[in-house]
Amino acid sequence: MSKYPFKDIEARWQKYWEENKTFKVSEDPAFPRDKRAYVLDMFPYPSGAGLHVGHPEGYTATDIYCRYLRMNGYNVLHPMGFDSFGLPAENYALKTGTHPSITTQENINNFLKQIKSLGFSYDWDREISTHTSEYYHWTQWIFLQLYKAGLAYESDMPINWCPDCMTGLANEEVLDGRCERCGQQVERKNLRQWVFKITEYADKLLEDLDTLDWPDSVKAMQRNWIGRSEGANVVFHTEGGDPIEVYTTRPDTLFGATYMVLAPEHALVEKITTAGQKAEVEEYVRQANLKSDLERTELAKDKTGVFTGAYAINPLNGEKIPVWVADYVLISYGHGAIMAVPAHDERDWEFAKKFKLPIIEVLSGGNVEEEAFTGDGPHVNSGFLDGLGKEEAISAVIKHLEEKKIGTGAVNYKLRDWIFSRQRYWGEPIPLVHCEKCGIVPVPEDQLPLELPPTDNFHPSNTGESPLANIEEWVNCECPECGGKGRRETNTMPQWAGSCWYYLRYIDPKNTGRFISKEAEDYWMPVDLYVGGAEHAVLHLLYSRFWHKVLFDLGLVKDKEPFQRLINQGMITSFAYQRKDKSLVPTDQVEEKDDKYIEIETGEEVTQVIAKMSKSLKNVINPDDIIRDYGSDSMRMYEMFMGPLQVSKPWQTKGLVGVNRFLNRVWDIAEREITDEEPSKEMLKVLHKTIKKVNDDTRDLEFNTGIAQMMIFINEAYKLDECYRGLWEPFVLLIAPYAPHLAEEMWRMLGHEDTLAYETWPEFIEELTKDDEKEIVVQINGKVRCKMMLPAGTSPDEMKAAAHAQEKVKEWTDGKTIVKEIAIPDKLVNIVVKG
RNA sequence: GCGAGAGUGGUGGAAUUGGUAGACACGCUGGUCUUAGGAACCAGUACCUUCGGUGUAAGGGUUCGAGUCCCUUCUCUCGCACCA
Repeated sequence: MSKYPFKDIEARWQKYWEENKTFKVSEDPAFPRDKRAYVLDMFPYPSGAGLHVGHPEGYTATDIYCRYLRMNGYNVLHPMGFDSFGLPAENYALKTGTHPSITTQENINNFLKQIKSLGFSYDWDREISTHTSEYYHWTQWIFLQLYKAGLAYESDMPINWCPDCMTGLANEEVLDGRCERCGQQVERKNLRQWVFKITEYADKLLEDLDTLDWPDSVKAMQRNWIGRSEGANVVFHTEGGDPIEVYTTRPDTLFGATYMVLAPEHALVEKITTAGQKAEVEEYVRQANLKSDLERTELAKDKTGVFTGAYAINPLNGEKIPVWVADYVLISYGHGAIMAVPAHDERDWEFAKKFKLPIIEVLSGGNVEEEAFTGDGPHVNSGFLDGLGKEEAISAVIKHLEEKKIGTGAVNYKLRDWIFSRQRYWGEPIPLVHCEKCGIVPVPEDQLPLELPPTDNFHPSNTGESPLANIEEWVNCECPECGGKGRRETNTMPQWAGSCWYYLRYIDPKNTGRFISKEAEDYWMPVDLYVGGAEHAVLHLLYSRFWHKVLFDLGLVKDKEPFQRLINQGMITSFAYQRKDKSLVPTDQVEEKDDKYIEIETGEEVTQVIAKMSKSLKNVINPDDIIRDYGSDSMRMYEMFMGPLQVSKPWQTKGLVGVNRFLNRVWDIAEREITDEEPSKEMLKVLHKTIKKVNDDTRDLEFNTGIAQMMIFINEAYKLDECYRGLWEPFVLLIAPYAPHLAEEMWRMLGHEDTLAYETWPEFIEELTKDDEKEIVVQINGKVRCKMMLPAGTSPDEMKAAAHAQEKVKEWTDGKTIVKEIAIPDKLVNIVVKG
């Protein structure tokens, strides 16, 4: 059998769809609300490396779903675009002098070619790129709305600085003390920053998670990141009268506070330190400043600290307790100071043990000499709290604190404000002007977009300012308010800015007068299904939710949440080989011999393991090669056949060959003589079972099992000599979302003139999916002993009777007492015997 | 440590949610056709020595019946991690 001519077929239909704008979509009022769907892919960053096999996975899934919806009478918005601001293009420019706009456009063109070669049904008239001024006009406009709402402020706080990327980072962009993008250790650096008050939205961001159909893991990560806790603020005073405010989730343990700790950066450290302790404290603070975040968290499990010489008074019992400085207290959380209750907090317990500080039990139930007791129990040594449990005591003590005006109930978050400015060139200019007289003045909205000035000097200035600071004619401007001397903001926006609202712009991408029209937004929003990688669980998804909520509060959009349903596609991994010492061997240095994997150089046996695709392991699959050798329909189907969409799974080119073989068989049938004769009853049954299964599985995004059912159908249809129209027309429509090029070609072979993209999805006839006879399992004591064929719907009594007529049953029940008999219609009979 | 999820043949994975474990595919074995095939087609393929028995990470429980429900343990993946 010859290979089917996928090259011709795929090129022809891609051209047809493009020329006929087959998938162009409009806000057609004829579709009722429940027949409109917005299905969105996370748009890619157009990197120089091109598409990897992970991209087509999610894109194919949504494409299949969209094609399915269209054939079921839906009006489907399915757009694609590019997240095209970002550091790699700028770093490349630094190296080569090629302007980022040039490399970016080249990369976009390459991505477009690659994406289009997979035959996705995007409405390309809605394509956007975030780096174009038509787009970032409105990114800047939205920034101004946030600014005018009082949600953006300037700050001089120390921030995370990546020396490699030469820019500040948001807290979310730092992982284990390293830059999320390049892995370089981040440093602390004092820089003027623009910051968004995302913390004002902490509660809304938390609460509304409950309304979303998202994976639990993503919701959990966001909850964890927001990190809401309830407790109390309590004010202590030093003997010298300086107030030290602390936040605690356990105000009930106040009587057990035996010392206090300030973070090394705390403003009071210098003031309260006594002369005798001064040298020691200063040295400790200096050392703490030198340590990276990584060293202060990961490596510093061993507690360190220094006594300030100062004492504070416990406001509840008047006890005098020492004040220490230690870097296990973080300046960025709460007030940067704590009351330490070693008896009931593990960290404080460790510290107290090390520095021989007193441990006073105030809640019984554990042995506080052995370890901190964090459980519940009756309070002791706690004055008016004695006898109360944890929750009651917390309420009681907060009431007491508030009455005495020495503290209040309080809520705290781990979430911190979003550091929004970047000290680089290739991003949206922040549309603000610094005026000597008027202060900070927004660029008037009618002057947007504020275009990124052309330059060939992309070097960041050493002052921590962006390269824009070097472009005199751009930086110096008139103040929009007073006409006096102004200087433009030289920071640019982070890459997240463009992706914060791109899903909105798709709705009305050509609108020059407004970011989107209300009508179009009302027609499509919210996004019904959003598919993308899990790496954006916190960053992109939290930021865009924040922007959307702000736009909602400003009355600019109608929904509180942008993405109703979210699915993370699993990563496509690859096989690699591991030596005994767990080190990995590149794929090209291993050969298979007698079912064993051998490292060629050493002759040692290695084991096959699953690993991420990486250049160093030589196990990267390039989609272009696969499409060239097997066609994009094979590529699409294989990626869906590998396993469930949501889980990670290893690429096996052998598996793809199997899918390609399947499509060749499909083609083989399509080329047979077409007959209008009625197909056999058996074949009709297989067909209708297939329609049912493929319909349900496509609807539920369980593509792997849907494909398996199509294979079952083809295995049967392959045995026939002719191509029965009655079987083939429905089948071609079923496979169309999965292998659209091949399906279009076969549809034409069946004599149809038009694209099948809007044909009616086949319906199954329930009656035809049912078997007349069912195989019934007969069990004795739960073990299968024999099987029998009975008419479907046979009554339990008749089933039991039929079972007893079986030879095997007689053998197994002979001479034994029948205790119980269970019959499940169309399934099984179980006879329980004794003796 | 905390949170989320997962452990099924040689491999990727199925199993209508408590009812025949291993669908479909890869690989492998044998065969057919070929000058040849790393092509195509057909058949077989969980394990064990036969009647039969054993099998879904391990152990226990509920049930006529457990991959599926409950308890205990182990392993792996991902995320967070001195957040007071």
